[in-house]
Amino acid sequence: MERIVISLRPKPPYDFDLTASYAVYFRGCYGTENYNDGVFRRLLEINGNLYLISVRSVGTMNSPNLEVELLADSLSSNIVNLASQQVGWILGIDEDLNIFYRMVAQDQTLAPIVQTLMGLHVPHTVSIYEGLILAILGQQISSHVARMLRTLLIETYGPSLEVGGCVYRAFPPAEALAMASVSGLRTTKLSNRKSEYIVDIATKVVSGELDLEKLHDEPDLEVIRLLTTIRGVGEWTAQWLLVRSFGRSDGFPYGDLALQRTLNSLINGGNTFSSHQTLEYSLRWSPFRSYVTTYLFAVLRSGRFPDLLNGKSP
DNA sequence: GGCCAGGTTCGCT
DNA sequence: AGCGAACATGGC
Repeated sequence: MERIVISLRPKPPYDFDLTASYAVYFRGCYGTENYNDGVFRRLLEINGNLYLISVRSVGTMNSPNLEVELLADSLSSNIVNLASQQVGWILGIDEDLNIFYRMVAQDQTLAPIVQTLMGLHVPHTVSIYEGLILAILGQQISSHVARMLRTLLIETYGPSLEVGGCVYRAFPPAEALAMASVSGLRTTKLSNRKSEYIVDIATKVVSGELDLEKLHDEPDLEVIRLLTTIRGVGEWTAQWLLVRSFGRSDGFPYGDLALQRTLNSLINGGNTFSSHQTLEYSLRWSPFRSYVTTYLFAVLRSGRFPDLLNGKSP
């Protein structure tokens, strides 16, 4: 095993603990990523080879510095660059929060939230493909069930690497999911429909018919239009990917029930907005609704605002 | 056991 | 356009 340590410098303010916690849903582990004892870990597969990445903070909120350790059978400088670039993307180090903070400083709803969650960056999925599969998997079901399904899928089809007695897994490549077929995915407790969607997408990614990563060059509206032509992808999924996989500033999954609930209890006295009303209300936060989305979900997941939320927080 | 959960598609008006 | 149903699963 070869080992290399490099340093990454996020744009301040950057709260590593908060951002890494958000990336794993404040529960130690999300999909292939985990964050325990101050170390964020992720197994990456690049060109068929596996790389274990461990990240810890050696800086502060206003002078952030991340120590990134790469571990693999062999490490070229190309790979080191690529892997560290991917980790930086996953942990959202290049986002400039200051413009967003300036915009919401006078916003009665968001100002106190932003205050408490200062330095939370929006984490990203390493690829659009990965984000898309995870999003479809998580459609409609509770976050608890989704967590179980993700784990099962990754343990069944994700390549693994054992380091120091621990088994790490990378995300299942499209080849593996295409090969798995609908009947294979059904054994990981996915519904028939979701299995179809996923096999369909994986197959087209493998054949080259669907080039998801190419969509990075398209403007928001075009991304939405193209994504929603994919079977299994509706507006919610497309908006969600704008936030989580494309790193755009203005995605807003207004159809999301949890997002609506959170917003309702914050601004609407617990009354319910329709998804259309939610969308209308959100326009005041354009073009930074990806941040709003992230901060609202952080409110929901972190349990830091029990007094702000009427309902139960999952 | 029934109801619901971080949606989408399909088939109706 | 807009509405209701089916879809499958685990947790309460």
